[in-house]
Amino acid sequence: MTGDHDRSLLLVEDDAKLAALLDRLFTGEGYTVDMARDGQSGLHHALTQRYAVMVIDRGLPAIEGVDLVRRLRARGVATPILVLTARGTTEDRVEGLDAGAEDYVVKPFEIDELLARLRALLRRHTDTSTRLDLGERYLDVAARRVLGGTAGPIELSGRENELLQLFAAHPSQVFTRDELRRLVFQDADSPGAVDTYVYYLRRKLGRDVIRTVHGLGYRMGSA
Amino acid sequence: MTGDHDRSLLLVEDDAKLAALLDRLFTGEGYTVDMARDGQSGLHHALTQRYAVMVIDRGLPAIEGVDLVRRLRARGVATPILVLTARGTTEDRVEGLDAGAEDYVVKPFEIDELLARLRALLRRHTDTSTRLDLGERYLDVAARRVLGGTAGPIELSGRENELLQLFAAHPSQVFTRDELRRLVFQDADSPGAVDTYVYYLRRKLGRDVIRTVHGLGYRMGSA
DNA sequence: GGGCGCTCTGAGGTTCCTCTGAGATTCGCG
DNA sequence: CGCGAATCTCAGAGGAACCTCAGAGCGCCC
Repeated sequence: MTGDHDRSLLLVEDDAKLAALLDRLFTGEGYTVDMARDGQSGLHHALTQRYAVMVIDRGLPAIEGVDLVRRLRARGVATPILVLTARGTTEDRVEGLDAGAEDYVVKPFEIDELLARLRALLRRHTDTSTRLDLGERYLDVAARRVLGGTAGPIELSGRENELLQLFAAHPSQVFTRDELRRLVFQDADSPGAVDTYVYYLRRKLGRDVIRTVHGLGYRMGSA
Repeated sequence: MTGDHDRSLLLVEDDAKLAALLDRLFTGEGYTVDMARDGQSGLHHALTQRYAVMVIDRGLPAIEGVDLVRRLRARGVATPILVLTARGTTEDRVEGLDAGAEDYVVKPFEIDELLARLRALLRRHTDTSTRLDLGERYLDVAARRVLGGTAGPIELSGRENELLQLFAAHPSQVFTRDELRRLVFQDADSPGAVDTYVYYLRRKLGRDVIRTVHGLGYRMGSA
């Protein structure tokens, strides 16, 4: 049972030597380290465990690092992410940050700087879990269903799950349709889909799960 | 009349040429830029205005950049800060981040990267940086609602939100109907709209939120 | 191959917001 | 007190934004 600690850290790194070095380094700083050797495995860990912070290498087999970041953000995972990259060109940096990474460090890096950046990331972050609060009920992200109310469990489809996850992870934030389309619906032009899925969620969970902010977008019903 | 915008930015930079360049750059990206030429002035701006983000140079007269960051954090200013530094050594970077800066960029920097880092900073902080004081309660501008009183949250429409935002950002100022019409209502000739929306706000928030200054206009209820 | 569930489209009905305008009320001043 | 001007109150028109839902397209599993 790892990954539910205040200083839990997910390291996604394919290079065995570097992975071992970083593991020792982070452990020595008091982090509880989980390790994944490729993007697929990293994705699985990140979606099923709770971490305080993630450190992800750009050059990964299976799923590329930046792509992994993008996928995690699309599923509402708000955990701060630091990307390790060998490439130091500006386009690479821009791409990583715009994908949703909080920070990046160029290899070869200095140990002190890496640790300082980790501290900076951790200093201001609230974590997410696989169970997200919905007020009366909660969303079990991994099982894709809503539990805990007076009625029985409510099964969600993949899209419904992703959308609700995003809202539940940021309860006070208003999302525009554009943002939701980018984050949840990969297809850039699916104008009505957002509305439809809000409708689906409301039909299943009650009209108040998601509130409309007229002219702006939607936000979570509770809080 | 600056500093109350969603994309308002405070730039603290002593080098005149660099300051002018950055000003143009940020303005071109849609930021509303306030400028300060030294740390003392920067501190004053940062404490009296509200900004979405601050960009601070390390090498400043009067108060050094990192010191400025530390002082702001000590006073509870949570605005995200990006530090520009000529020194690229690890110790410098560590010091800046540990002082409470969210990020730093080493000069000479690439424009695209600087802008990408700004976007990344703003994205992270959009959910906490938009609150205006109303006395007992406060206005969450982004979510368009009033929170914090004894009663539950009060939802506002777009116009109501803009109008109240203007008043709350300038609590002691008296606005004429003409000014309000120009600032809040696009249509140049909508004479009664101002009165109507003042009425709406009063109905939702109590008669005292906005005071009438007979023959002149309106001003905020508190202070 | 056929059935089933999921995703997204598009059209029609509904709600909400904005602003107008007219009557009621209050204010300032002689 | 009395009068004109300023302000308040509120019903409602018009239009934009939104909701609802049937159904087509797609992929998956048996």
